[in-house]
Amino acid sequence: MKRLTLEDIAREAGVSKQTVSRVINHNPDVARETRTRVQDIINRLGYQPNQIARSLSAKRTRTIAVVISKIDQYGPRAILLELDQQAHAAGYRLLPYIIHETEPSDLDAYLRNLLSHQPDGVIWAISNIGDLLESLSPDSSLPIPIVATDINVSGIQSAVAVAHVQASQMAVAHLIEQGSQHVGVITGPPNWAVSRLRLEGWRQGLIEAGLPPDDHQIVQGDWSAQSGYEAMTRLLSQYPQVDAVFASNDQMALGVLHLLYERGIHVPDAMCVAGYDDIPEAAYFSPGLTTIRQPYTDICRITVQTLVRLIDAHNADEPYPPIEKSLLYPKLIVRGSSLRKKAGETIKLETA
Amino acid sequence: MKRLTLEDIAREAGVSKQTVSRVINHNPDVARETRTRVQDIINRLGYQPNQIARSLSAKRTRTIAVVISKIDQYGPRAILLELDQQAHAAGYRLLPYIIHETEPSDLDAYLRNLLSHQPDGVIWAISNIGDLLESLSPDSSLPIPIVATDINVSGIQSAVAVAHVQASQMAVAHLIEQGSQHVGVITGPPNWAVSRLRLEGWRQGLIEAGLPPDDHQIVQGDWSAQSGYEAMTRLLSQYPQVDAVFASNDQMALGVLHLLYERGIHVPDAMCVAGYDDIPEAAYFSPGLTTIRQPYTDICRITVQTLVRLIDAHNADEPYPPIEKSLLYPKLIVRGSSLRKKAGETIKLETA
DNA sequence: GTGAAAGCGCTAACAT
DNA sequence: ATGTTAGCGCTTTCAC
Repeated sequence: MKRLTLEDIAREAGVSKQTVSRVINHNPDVARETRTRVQDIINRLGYQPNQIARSLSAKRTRTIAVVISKIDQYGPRAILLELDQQAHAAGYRLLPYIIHETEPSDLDAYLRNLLSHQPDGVIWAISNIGDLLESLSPDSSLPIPIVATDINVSGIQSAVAVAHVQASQMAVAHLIEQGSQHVGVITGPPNWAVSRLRLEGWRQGLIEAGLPPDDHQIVQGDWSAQSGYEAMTRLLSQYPQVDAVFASNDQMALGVLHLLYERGIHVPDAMCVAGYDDIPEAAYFSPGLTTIRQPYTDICRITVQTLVRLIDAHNADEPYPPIEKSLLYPKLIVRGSSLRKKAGETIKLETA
Repeated sequence: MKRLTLEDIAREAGVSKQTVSRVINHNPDVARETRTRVQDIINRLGYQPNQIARSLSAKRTRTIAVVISKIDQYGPRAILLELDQQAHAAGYRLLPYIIHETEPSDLDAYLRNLLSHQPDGVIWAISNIGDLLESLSPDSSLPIPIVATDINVSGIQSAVAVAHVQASQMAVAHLIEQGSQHVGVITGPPNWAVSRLRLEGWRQGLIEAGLPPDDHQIVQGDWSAQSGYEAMTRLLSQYPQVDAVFASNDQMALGVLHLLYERGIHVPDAMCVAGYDDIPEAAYFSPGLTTIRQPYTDICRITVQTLVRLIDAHNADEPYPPIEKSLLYPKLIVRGSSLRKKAGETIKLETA
């Protein structure tokens, strides 16, 4: 089965390739009658233009490359899905560059490889190898526009900022408001920017409540449920007074809940637990998990819109328009894992 | 910043474009001395050949299109990740076609669009719209090789088959062996092939044990934890004797656990629960979830290898080699949700 | 071993 | 409104 080309359609319709090309690209300079005749033939034969040839000739691929970490984490996965939908809506395809290992050994070569597929723009949706970006020589700046999702990466602009610090602070304030006095925290790996921000939110939450934070209240995980389980084990031994935990994502919170279940420590009476992300399963943990819901749809919509605007400017040889940064606020979702029974004699420090 | 081309390198090296092309493609017909000189220049300037131009000229893109459902389900996501790694290892890029809605309205147009990007092959990794494939007129068969992952889709060959029926049967047998007499099942949507297979496994498991299955023991979910919660609610009312549940995936099992937690029905004493998939979180449910682990790595490795072999044959204008089908066995992972403390004395009939 | 010419399937710039 | 002429950057004959 030979593939159809522009020429086949042109021959069949008795016009030149150029006219067919105009029909395909909705160029107005085609007679009404010619257009319908050509279009009919295209439909009848099921012709689809070769995108590779089209890209080479037009010098644009209608493709957006996305650099993202493994999608087994909820955050990256939600972002990839949303970006895919938003990009489609804007007429672009996504070209995912999934980073499987922690870091590519040679980021510069990695980016050159990415560019060799001629994407029209790049979305930087990975936060744990941001520092590496500085290894890019400043003069080798990309020949195409690039934006980051919600992450501050040196040298890459971002159209949105998520108030991670405030959101985490809000969660911690809630734990304290429910009567907790000794709030521990389980962080993600420190090379992820979001880890550092959520930790900072915890710190500020404590300070705000007049409870000085201390290092022995902090344990580190790697985002997985298992690491949450192990981290909680460590926390219980190094900080026995702990009566509430803020886990930096929901998976780790799940590991925490499991350990408490095993040890027979009641949640929330003996221990309040909060997570971060509001994965779809969080409502069905036992008990349901108090957590922070992120505005992924907004993040991705704004990011794609911004990038598309930059691409348009790039194609029109205009200077890039300034990027205005939207500040987005996550939402605290309160569920059973932190709601102490009102009837109980639990201590309340303050009320919001 | 202008992009480098073959010509730039050729000029710099004082050779013709073809020689540079030969160096890039590791063509042996280049003098040792010339090769190193050219290669040095390429490295120094950081030249990467334009993949679009290369694809157009060579008539191959080293790209594999993957048709897959939304990756918010664990199965599709695990498959996408594995395929990505395996494809990379084989020197191919993945071009994911994520189906966001349930079904594309016009599958034929969808496939033509996919083909217009000139992938060298297609992996059909979606099982819920398989029936639609039959709408393809038989003569419009694809001009490139296609294989399915583990799903039997009419018209598409698959290199692996997973023993879903036996695995489900094994899980049910285990529940019965733990003292359950009234095993309910929560199925996925019936348009997914795996739903039907797992249901069949449940049926055979009961028959095998001399327990005739009946329709009122069956409730349907949509893979989500919420649907598992709701399905379990229905199951408890329509089949009050139920003392064990086989959920067709782990998320739904989580919903089940949550409902039982709310109602104070003890797991596993009053109710055994088993899931399917062994998502990384399953071990950290409370209690840990008994489930079926699928051999995703093997599935994807074999699938990619098979497709690459077909692509090679296609490029060499040889007939496709016959596909030998591997049968893979999932593994039963037993955890707390089904392990009754003592066999015998505790067989509670109902609590709700 | 190397180079010149042709062409992949399309779009862009200039015809008419 | 339509056709003609050049490429896009590369690989592929086929010379030498």
